[in-house]
Amino acid sequence: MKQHLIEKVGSVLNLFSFQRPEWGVREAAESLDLPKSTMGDILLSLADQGVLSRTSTGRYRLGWRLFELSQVLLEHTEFCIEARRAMHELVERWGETTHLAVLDGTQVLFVEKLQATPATTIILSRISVGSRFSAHGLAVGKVLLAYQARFSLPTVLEKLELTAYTLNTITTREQLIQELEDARRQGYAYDREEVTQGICCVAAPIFDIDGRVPAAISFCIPAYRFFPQEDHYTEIIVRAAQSISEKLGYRAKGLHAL
Amino acid sequence: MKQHLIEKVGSVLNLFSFQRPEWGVREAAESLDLPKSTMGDILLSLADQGVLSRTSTGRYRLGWRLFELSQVLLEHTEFCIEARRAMHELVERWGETTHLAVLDGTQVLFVEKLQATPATTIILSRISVGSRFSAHGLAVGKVLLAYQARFSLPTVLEKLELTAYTLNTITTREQLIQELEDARRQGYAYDREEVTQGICCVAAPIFDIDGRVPAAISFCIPAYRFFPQEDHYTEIIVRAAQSISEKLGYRAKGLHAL
DNA sequence: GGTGACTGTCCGAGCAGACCGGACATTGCC
DNA sequence: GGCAATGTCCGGTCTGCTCGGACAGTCACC
Repeated sequence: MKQHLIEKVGSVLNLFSFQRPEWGVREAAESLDLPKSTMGDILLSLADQGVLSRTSTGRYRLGWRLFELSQVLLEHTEFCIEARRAMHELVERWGETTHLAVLDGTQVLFVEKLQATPATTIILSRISVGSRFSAHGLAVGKVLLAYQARFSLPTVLEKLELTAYTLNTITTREQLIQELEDARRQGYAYDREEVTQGICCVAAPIFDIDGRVPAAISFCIPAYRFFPQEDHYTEIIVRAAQSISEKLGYRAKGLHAL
Repeated sequence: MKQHLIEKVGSVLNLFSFQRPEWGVREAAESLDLPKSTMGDILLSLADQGVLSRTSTGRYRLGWRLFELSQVLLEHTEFCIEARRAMHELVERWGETTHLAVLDGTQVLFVEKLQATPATTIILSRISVGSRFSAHGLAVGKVLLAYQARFSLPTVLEKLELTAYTLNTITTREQLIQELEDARRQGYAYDREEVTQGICCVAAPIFDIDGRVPAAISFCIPAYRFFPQEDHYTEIIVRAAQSISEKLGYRAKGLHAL
């Protein structure tokens, strides 16, 4: 059975974005094409639960309850803690930006981002913690897809929309499947200016104790620096991911040789 | 009008805690005294919205959607960014643990915690980011309460349960009101071993551009180090809070002298 | 300071859809 | 292979959500 109200709550939460963090009853109602009074009820109930908070003018913002819950989530996501540590080392040692990402549905969600110099900040700012991206263009996306359970992959692939961001973006399913197979065989994946001109990434999978791949880490590097040293960066990120996996209790039965 | 279903959703979310991050349908149903099928519907709908995620065994955990939303929340909470910067400086310079906290209802929620040496970690671990505490014992709690809008304070005070954590905990309303008045007059508040034996805190309010107090920062210091240098620590934290407030655009019309 | 436009809140009748007991499918364990 | 336990599906009942409309509070502009 489908709980329509919860579905509505989902759409309401969708409204609150980086671009638009605050909504009034009428705006929200019009935006979702619901009666004002219905929207008022929903917003008020969500505020009662702490999921939203009310400004002094009676408008609504996201509430601290969400922060609280997200902390519970992170606390129990062991790979976060280990990965953060390893990422710190990577950034300190190599001076390049690293990302930690998970797959949620068909989308990649960035969980952590550590960057070295403020110089590259501008270029990369579109990809930021808490943002979602379609998985097909990103290095982390490919890795995460590649290691999904075989049976669930087809349905995910079907739902993916292969939007083109640059001339290099993968746009056909055949090409994507080919890349995923490569990624799985090799144990890493690339993004060669497929999302942003001039930016490349290498990503490697993080294995948990059950051999699943809940997350992936990546280096994100300007193309001119990346292409001459592809293999070098690949090796670093793969080794880092392996070391995280081992800390999580993964015993390297199938670790891929470089 | 009261949306009972949303209220239920709230209780369901309540279930997922640091201690118990994963729930099956039956357990959750029994725990909230609802029919199994009802609980199944709710959990499934929440998972559809990404608020929960399903494990491979059909049990439920919190979902990444919550993380995503919390990032939107943090991104638009200007004081977080400024406060974090200032807190870094404080920890580096003085080597003491600092907290950033907000008031949500009658409770204090810790938003950020920076600590210097791993040595003190153990003692303070109970107070951790994303946790809630009743406001009456904590230094940050007193500050936040003290600067609440005058009209909303009485209702908050009424709902507060003055549980005693140590022998020093404030347990009477008169005493609390007195301390809040002091805090408002002075511009800071103390916790003298009122939550944990051997731990003291000083907190100061962060003002936003409208002169409201959305958050407070504090030093959290072992008693033996705190008592000899109370005034010193007070001055540091008040100054830090002032500097954050100014960065947020607060013009110091009513800044309290030290 | 009065006036008008706008926004959030309250109300109540009506009916969509949530609720829940019970049957069914699955999984894991003796 | 059988038993126990758990998640899922189904459909009739009746709860409680929905939504138009009225009300109150706020702001802006004469």
